[in-house]
Amino acid sequence: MGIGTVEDVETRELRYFVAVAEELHFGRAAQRLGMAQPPLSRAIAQLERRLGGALLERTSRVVALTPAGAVLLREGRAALAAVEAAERRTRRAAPGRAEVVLAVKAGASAELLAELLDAHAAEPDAVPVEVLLVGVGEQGAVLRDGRADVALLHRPYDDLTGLDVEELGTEGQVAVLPAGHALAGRTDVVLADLADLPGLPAPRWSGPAGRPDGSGPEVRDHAQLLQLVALGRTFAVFPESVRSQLGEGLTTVPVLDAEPVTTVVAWPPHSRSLAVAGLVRTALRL
Amino acid sequence: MGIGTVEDVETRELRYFVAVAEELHFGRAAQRLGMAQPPLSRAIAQLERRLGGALLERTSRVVALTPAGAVLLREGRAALAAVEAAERRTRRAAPGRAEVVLAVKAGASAELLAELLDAHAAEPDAVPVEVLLVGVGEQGAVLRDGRADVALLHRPYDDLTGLDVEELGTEGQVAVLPAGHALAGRTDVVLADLADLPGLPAPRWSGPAGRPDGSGPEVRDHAQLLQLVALGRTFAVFPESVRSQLGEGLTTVPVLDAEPVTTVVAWPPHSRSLAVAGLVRTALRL
DNA sequence: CGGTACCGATACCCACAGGGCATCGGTGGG
DNA sequence: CCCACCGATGCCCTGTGGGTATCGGTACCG
Repeated sequence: MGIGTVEDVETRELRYFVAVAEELHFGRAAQRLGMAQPPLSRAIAQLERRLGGALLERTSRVVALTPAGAVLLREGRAALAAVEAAERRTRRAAPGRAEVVLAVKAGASAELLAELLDAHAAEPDAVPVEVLLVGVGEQGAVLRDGRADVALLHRPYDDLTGLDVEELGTEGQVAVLPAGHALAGRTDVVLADLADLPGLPAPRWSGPAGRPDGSGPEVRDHAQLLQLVALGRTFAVFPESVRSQLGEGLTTVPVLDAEPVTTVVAWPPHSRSLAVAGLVRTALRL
Repeated sequence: MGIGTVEDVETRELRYFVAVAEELHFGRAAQRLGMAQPPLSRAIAQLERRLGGALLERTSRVVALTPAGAVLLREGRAALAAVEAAERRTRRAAPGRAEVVLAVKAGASAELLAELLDAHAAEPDAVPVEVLLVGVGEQGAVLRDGRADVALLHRPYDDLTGLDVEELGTEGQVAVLPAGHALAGRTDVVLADLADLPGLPAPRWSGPAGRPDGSGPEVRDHAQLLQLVALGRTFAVFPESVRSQLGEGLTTVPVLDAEPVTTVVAWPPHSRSLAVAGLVRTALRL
């Protein structure tokens, strides 16, 4: 607005800075960026002039972030993510592609998901919905980086920061066990009963951390986990609704002291498109 | 990642596109951007090639957004805001400047604010906090564009989309009236009593809309509004805690059917700096 | 129905910003 | 003390972003 708007920060400069700030080494950063080191040094220097302060402390032996640099690393990453999300969402808006991508943890909320898709398809203004199955913990990422528009996720397990959310329902949790297991006959258990079961180690979630990790086999999503339970290699603690999708050979036992799980529908704060709003409204009516 | 990463979108291109999409006119957009029309046309064409689809429908008489263009307008604005926020926050991180800026509606939550600042100053790791007084409805904007790091705001009045939030407390609302007013002696009132009071029109909030607008004098913030009430020009409906900051000549009467107001502390989702976290923690202990 | 005013696209040209290569200067380790 | 490492500097070049002139299509008006 007006004369003298010094000149704005370009995403290229942000990418350069983030690379250097992550590597803390101009040479390696330049290599990662596919360019030579001198222009990178100059670009950073120019960015520092433009922002009116040092971002990096260089002794010719070591590179470190200044406080301002630490701020720009955090904020710059977020800004770059926003730009990339904009790009992806625009690409996805090409004619002929599904208007809405719904991200769901593979193997979770199967019943709810089916209901939701049916209800949505029955709507008069129904737009095609693409379902994207992701691993546990990737939900937020996929939503934030523009690969999906809406997601079903679960409190308190999934990270909801920066997302807009509506609650769909809360349920208790049950242990999923091989039918023949010693605990399978119990009317209920507590978490302590499940810790260190002989021959039945807790599963370990791959991908971004966040939930308590066991020592057993590594799994990416609920579908994999259920399969491993059926094979007698581990157990699982899932929301009650998992019962509807269990085959032969698996039993469930209520876990009295497990936190209740709330299923929520979430979307990135700007993506208030009509299509997303419609899907959310449908979900809330279930 | 790897070879063939076609080339990324620059913020300059986003600014160009947003200008054209808002003006729906290449000439005016170019003028607004301080450049000539031809390079602008080319830049948009290049952006369309890069994103693999038309963003604008041009007949030589009228320019309109395609669906993809509408998406990019929404998402691009958000991305640009993120970049500008990154820039502002980095500038603010220069040594010697306050580490945390707390945005508060002028005239609101005075007591809570004082308590919070006192409590925070008493902390061992206390960093200087700058208080930014803003008009009603500007809270979110100020947080999102990087001028502030934390804000006190009020549900359900303020828009919390895209912000991370912790609740601080809920209170009922009272009507603030000139002491001599007819209703001032009542033990309680309902909202209907306040509608269309002879000679006492409801105030009108300037700035971004959102709350019910009256026909009376226009005000920017709570402080202005209280002043006008004292002058007998309007009335106000405020959270109970306003009582502590009323001078002579003003009375309060509980409003039975007014929605309770929840005061929350909010911050942008990435700005998880230690300083912000500390302030939030202090607020939660009050 | 022809003229004209308007608007985005095209053609052409220039300047400079961004990138490469060679080298310097400071610093810590052997 | 020398060498290896690393970021900064100097210098050159190319690509692209921007400017001016003009085209081509369309709607409006006399």
